[in-house]
Amino acid sequence: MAVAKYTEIYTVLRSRIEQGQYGFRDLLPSENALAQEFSVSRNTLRKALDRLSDQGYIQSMQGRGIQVIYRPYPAPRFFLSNIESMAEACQRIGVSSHTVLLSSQHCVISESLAAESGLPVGAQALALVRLRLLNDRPVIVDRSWFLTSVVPSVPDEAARTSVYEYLEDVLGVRTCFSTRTLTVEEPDDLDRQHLEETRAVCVVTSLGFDSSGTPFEFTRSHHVSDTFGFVAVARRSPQV
Amino acid sequence: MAVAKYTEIYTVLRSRIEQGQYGFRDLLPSENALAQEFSVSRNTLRKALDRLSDQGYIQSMQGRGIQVIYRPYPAPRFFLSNIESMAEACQRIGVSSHTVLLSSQHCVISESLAAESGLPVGAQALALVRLRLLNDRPVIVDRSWFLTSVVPSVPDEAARTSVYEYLEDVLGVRTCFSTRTLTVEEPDDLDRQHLEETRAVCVVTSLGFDSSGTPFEFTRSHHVSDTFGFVAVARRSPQV
DNA sequence: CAGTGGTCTAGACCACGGA
DNA sequence: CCGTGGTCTAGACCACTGA
Repeated sequence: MAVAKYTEIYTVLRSRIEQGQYGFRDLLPSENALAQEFSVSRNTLRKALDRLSDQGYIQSMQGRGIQVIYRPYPAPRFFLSNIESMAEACQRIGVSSHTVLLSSQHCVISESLAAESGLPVGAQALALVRLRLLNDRPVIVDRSWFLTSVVPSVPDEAARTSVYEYLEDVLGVRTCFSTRTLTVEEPDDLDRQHLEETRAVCVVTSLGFDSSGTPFEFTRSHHVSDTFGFVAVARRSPQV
Repeated sequence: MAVAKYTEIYTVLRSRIEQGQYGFRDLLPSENALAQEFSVSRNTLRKALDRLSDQGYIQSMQGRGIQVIYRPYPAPRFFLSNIESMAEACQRIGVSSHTVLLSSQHCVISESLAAESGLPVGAQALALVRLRLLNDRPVIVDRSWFLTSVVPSVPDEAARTSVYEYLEDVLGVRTCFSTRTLTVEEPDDLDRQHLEETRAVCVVTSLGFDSSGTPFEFTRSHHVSDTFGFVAVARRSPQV
């Protein structure tokens, strides 16, 4: 199976919602009707709905139906619960992006970095520091560490364009899971130097796992605080 | 069915992980083994695993097994993708909490608030402003709006203890879904007055839907930037 | 090759909502 | 009451991993 049926259905329904065919607070057709439309079992259809619900597009209500709760976001937003490269995010948001490679060097994971990141202490790693310009304005400083056991090296050229593409297309490595934290911190020297930001930076950390479950990549992104935001969806867990 | 089987299983497995019975990077028993242990079908067992995966506890790897990726968080963390009351969060994190009711008044949803929140313009609402003290330190200013059509009023006493409890236990209303955004902003007058914070505040907005799908509650929480953080989990979406 | 997780089906029963 | 979504089963086939 090239693409799972439920992924296909998810994509179709999502675009219907984003394009307003099903508007905010409308009810979707019933599960049975949709299952029939897409010629799948209800279980499979429900899997597509689960994903839409996860991402904040719909809310289902027992006995009543499934409601669209998606509203277009007014400002540029990064998704906290989606893994996408900077290039992908910028394309989605509709801004231009440019990357400056500030440094690239081999190092060893220190005890404190290991504690913060979850990468194994003492492991060989490649440390990249990059400055991101969105719409020609410097807004993000990224510090990344890649285990050399998984990522032996990253050519400077790739670091400037898209490390992501290099990992996926050349090395065949893909971050398919990551745990993230978000805090607000005082800018450090590097931030002050490059971001023209003196008040506070928004710090997103991300520990990335590859498909074999190895935590191989840790990134600390320092965002200027005024331009971008993040979105997430929350659900009340069933009683536990 | 009082509690769904998969919820039960989720709870058991989660506590095993949190208590280290299955440690970071360990593999869980296979799905078949777990399904047998809990005497459920593999589908049901997988539903429990889905939830664990959603919340960043495990990562499953085709052909290999299911790996634990949970690490205890060093600092207090709010979950961005879980709905919990301040009281619940503080209990989980292990800090004391106290609420000061700064104001409580009826109002009408303005055009700008409607645009920001998603609540209907012109609707009658109750506006609460509360200051949260965690461990006796003022760290959060909450501005909340509740549609009076759903929440006619909130006694001051309930606003000081737990609006959440009042909504659920007295009115039978429950926020079961919310869409959230997170930004960093300059503190406003109220923040400066109560938070002793001059640099930046972390702003979390939340539009809450009740079980009938009505967006009935909007909250803007201004957090001081140095004490708390947020966690989320991300997965690479299947190709779409 | 055997065992793992990933997908999918057809059908069942339940709880809830609204007419 | 009927139609809705929520849960659950038993079984099937596939793709992938590692020995």
